[in-house]
Amino acid sequence: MSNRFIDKLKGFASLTATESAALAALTATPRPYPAKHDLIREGDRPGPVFVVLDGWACRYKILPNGSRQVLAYLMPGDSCDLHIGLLAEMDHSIQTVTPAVVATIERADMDALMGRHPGIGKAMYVGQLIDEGTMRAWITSMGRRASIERVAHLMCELYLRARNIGLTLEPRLALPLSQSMLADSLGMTPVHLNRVMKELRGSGAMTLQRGSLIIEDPARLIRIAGFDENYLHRRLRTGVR
Amino acid sequence: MSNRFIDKLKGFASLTATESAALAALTATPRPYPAKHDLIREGDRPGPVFVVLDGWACRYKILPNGSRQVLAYLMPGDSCDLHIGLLAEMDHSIQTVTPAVVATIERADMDALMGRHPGIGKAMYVGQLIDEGTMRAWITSMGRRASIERVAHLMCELYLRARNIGLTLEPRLALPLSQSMLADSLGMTPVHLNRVMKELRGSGAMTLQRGSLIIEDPARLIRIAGFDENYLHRRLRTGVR
DNA sequence: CGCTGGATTGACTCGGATCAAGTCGAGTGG
DNA sequence: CCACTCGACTTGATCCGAGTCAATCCAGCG
Repeated sequence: MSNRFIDKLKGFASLTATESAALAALTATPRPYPAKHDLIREGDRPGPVFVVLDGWACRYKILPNGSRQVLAYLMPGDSCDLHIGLLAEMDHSIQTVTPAVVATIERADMDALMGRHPGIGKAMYVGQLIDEGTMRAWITSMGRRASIERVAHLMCELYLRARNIGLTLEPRLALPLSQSMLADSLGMTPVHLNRVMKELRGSGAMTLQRGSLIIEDPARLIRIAGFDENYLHRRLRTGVR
Repeated sequence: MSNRFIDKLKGFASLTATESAALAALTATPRPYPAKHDLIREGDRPGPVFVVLDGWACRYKILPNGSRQVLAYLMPGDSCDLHIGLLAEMDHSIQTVTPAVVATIERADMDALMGRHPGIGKAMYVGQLIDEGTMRAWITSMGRRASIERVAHLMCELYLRARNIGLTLEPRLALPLSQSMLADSLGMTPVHLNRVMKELRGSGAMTLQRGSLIIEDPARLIRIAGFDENYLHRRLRTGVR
C-alpha cells in the first residue's frame, strides 16, 4: 500500500518511521472524485489541506471574460498550500483533471503534526518552495518564451516531475491533458497549440497523441525549451538541519 | 523609528510587544545598498532571509537568450521566502531597484523566533500566501490578458500594495520603475509598453511620467484591468487561532 | 450507426515585435 | 552658461506570430 504523498516527502527530508506512520494515519481515509470535479472554488473559504494521492488535478482561474488560465498541475503526491487555512477566501480554484483520490487533513491536525515532527514540516516547506519555483518558471515562460519554446518547456517539466515521483521510467508518459487544457496553461489558443504540437512532432523532438507523451529526442526538446531543471530543486541542501 | 517589516506583519496578525521587540532586534542593523545591486543571484547558495526595510527590489530571471523576466516586486516591508535556506541553490535572482535598506536574518534566528512566537510565524505565512497569490495573478495576466489590460492590472496591484503599507494616501504613487523594467515584468517590449501607456493616458484612466503614477479614474482603470483585489487578501480570516 | 467531444487544417486578420529615427531631461565639463 | 553626452522615452513603418472563424476529421460510445 504505497502512499505517494509520503513517498514524495521522503525525497525532500528523511522521515522517521513514526513520522511516516503519522502521515499515513492522517491520509488513511481518502475520497475518490470524478474527473473535472472542483475540490474548492475561487471565493470559497478554505478548509482542510488537500493531498492528491492518485490522479491529476490543477489550479486555475476564470477571468471576467470567461477565459481560463491553468496555474499549476498537481500530480500524485502533491498537495495544496499547507497554510491555506489562514486566508479568508481562495484566490483560485482547484479541480481534478482525471478521476482522483484525494485526502484531506484538517488544519489542527496538520499543525499538531508539524509541531511534533519537524522533519515533516521541512519536507512540506521544500515541496512548497518547488511549487513557487515552478510558478516563477511559468511566469518566465509566458513572458519571454515563444510558443514552441513554451510548449517544449511545459513538456519537459511535466515529464521530469512525473519521473521524479516514479510515475514513469521510460521516455514516455501518460498525459491526461487535452489540447485545450494545455492551451489554457500556456496562454495560447487550442488551434495554435495544435500547430505547435505538429511542429514539435515534425522536428522529431516529441509526440503527444492519444494521451501519451513520447520524448523522442530529449536533448533536442531541452534545447528547444531552453530548459534548466534547477527550479525543480532535485538536489537539496545537504548538511543543514 | 518605524520598521516597515513589523508594520506590515502587524497587518496580518496581532503581535505582542515582545514579538515586535524580537523582530526589531533582528532587523536592527540593516545595510544600505545602491540601486541595481544583486542581493543574490540565480545559482547562488541561499543564505539568510532578506527583508527590505526601505526602497524597492525585484525578483528576476535571465533567459539563455539574454532576455529578462521580472517575477515580482518587493516593496518596503517585503521579504524573500523564509524557508529559502532549505534549498541548495536559488532559482532566480533578487536585485534592488532603487537604493535600498535591507536587513538579513539568519536562518537559525528565524527558526528560533518562529518557534518561540507563533504570531510571527502566522504573519509571515500570510505574507507568503499573498506573494503566491500575486504570482498566480501574474501568470493569469500574462496568459489571458491583452497588453493594455496587463499594464492596467499591474498598476492596480502596485498602487494598492503601496497604499496597503501606507506608502501613499492620495491617488498617486512614486513608481521608481523604468518602462523597460515594466516591459520585462509584463512580457512585452519597451516600445509597445510605451504605446500602451499612451493609450491609458489618452483614455483618462492613468498617467505615468517622471516616476510618478497618477490614477486619474480608478473605476475606469479597474474596469480595463478586470482587476479583483481578492488575491491580495486584505480581509483575512477572523476567529482562527 | 449516428453522436459527440477532441484534434486537425485552411484562410484571413490583427496585436505586438522589430527596426530605425528622433526627442527630451539631467548631468558634466569647458 | 552652453555644448556634449547618455539614458530613457516617443514615434513611425513594416513584418510576422498567433488569434479568429469555419470546416472537416476521427475515435470512442450509447
